[in-house]
Amino acid sequence: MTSPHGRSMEWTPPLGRLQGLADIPEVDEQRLKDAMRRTRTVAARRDIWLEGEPIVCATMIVTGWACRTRLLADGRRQILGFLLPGDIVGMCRQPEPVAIAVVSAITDVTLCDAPLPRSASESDELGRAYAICAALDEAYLLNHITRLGRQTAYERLAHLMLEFGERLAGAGLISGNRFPMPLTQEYLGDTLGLTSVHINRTLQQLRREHMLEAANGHVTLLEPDALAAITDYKPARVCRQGSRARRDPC
Amino acid sequence: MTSPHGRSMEWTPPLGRLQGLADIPEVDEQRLKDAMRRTRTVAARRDIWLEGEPIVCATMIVTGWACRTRLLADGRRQILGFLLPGDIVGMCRQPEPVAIAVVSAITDVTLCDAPLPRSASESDELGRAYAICAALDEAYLLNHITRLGRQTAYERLAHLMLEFGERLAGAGLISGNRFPMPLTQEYLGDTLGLTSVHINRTLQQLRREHMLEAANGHVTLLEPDALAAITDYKPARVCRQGSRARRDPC
DNA sequence: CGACGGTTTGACAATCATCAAATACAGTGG
DNA sequence: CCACTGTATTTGATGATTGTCAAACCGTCG
Repeated sequence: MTSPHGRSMEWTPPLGRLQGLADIPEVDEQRLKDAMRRTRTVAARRDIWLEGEPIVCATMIVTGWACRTRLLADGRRQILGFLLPGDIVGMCRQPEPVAIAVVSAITDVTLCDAPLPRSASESDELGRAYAICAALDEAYLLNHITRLGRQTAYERLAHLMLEFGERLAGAGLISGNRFPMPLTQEYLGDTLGLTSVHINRTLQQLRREHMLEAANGHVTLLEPDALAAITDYKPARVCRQGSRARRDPC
Repeated sequence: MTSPHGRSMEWTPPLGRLQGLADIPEVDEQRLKDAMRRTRTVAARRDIWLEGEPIVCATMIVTGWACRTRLLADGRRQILGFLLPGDIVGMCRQPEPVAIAVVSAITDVTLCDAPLPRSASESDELGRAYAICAALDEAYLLNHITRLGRQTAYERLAHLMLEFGERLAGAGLISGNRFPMPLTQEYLGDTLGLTSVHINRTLQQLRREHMLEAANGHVTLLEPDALAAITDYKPARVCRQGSRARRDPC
């Protein structure tokens, strides 16, 4: 299994993702690998953090999908964002931080502590990678707001699929426009502010128009360019220098 | 004009806000005041930053209201969040950051450079205040997502007004549940994913039910507790210790 | 085989959008 | 001081998108 990232014999999505964001030196790469050796597991549909719970350590998703959620008093649920392999939650700088939303596992998830950057110095590439992660997180929140506020059901769904494609590409988890997407239609509804029934009908439309295939927890984007044009999708850019050097992980 | 914050003879909303978040020492207070002496002004409806523009320096809102926006290709607009006095934009840690959304002035706005925290050390209270700002920013984004995804027009509007109340209270800009809110119904629509016509009708309902008054760029919350119950509003908490020591700025 | 979670389908209802016009309001210039 | 202009708010009539409810279908697992 040769990897496009060289150097590392044991390549993993989280590592690949962070290496795509910054030029992680050998030392930090080793620390990341060490951290990923001490993982913990959370079963699908279990909570990882509760709202208001003190955050003890920034955590990295190693495998699986998780999400941040809010639950209204009457049971309505809103998914605020997704956490995919290589994503980091709870990287806070304020004292005694608490979780501002529930974090829960969608699939079985393995987690590890995110190693602290060694210094706050300019040359700390791991710190840079974390900073870029944080900026991308924010960009995806803004994407989400735009979808919910100003797009139709059809646009929302297509836009979200493009975002998944982009993010999973960063972790090397996509091949030939096909990627895993282990969400039920209910999850998609709670993400996009729609009912699962309407998600179903909208998905059918996308399939009918040969824009994508979606089945068995996987999505294939058949017409990514057309979808991007329709939904006004733009890849996230948070740095001057393209931010993610690596673009084609194929 | 006696201030609840003591010490400072020349009290201003941004200063008051940051002092409410952390225990800013004399030195940093002076640096903030110095920075606020070198302000620049942006006229209402003018852009402050364009999307993709390099960010040269973190910026603090001194007076006026601004917002972050996204514009879709066909002219649909989504307001992503608001920037009120004491808020900070562009506090990025990644190298060569670029703006990920347009920032534009709603009213005339005065801005200043946000002084850099003196060190990354633990005891840097200004850095702490910035960190809490950042965490609150994120919390407000999550609020926004929940409104857009899972609340009715009525709930969205009421929830947003409660959030404005909370945020302006932090800057000491509210008295007796009345605060400035210089948004046209079109702005509110573009914020809440609704048309200005529907905003109008929803506002009328809130007035009819004596929940709030809204006119002349000001809002009065008549039944804040009832509104909070209806909309499931919870004040933002990002730290263990209540985060904002100061609660009643009256 | 039956139970279960997820998907699909249909009929109907509600929220919110669209379009168009009237009214109110503030600022400007005569 | 008062028309005049432009922007913002308000109102009405109609329609589209999406929600609700209920049932059928489908695959998987014990």
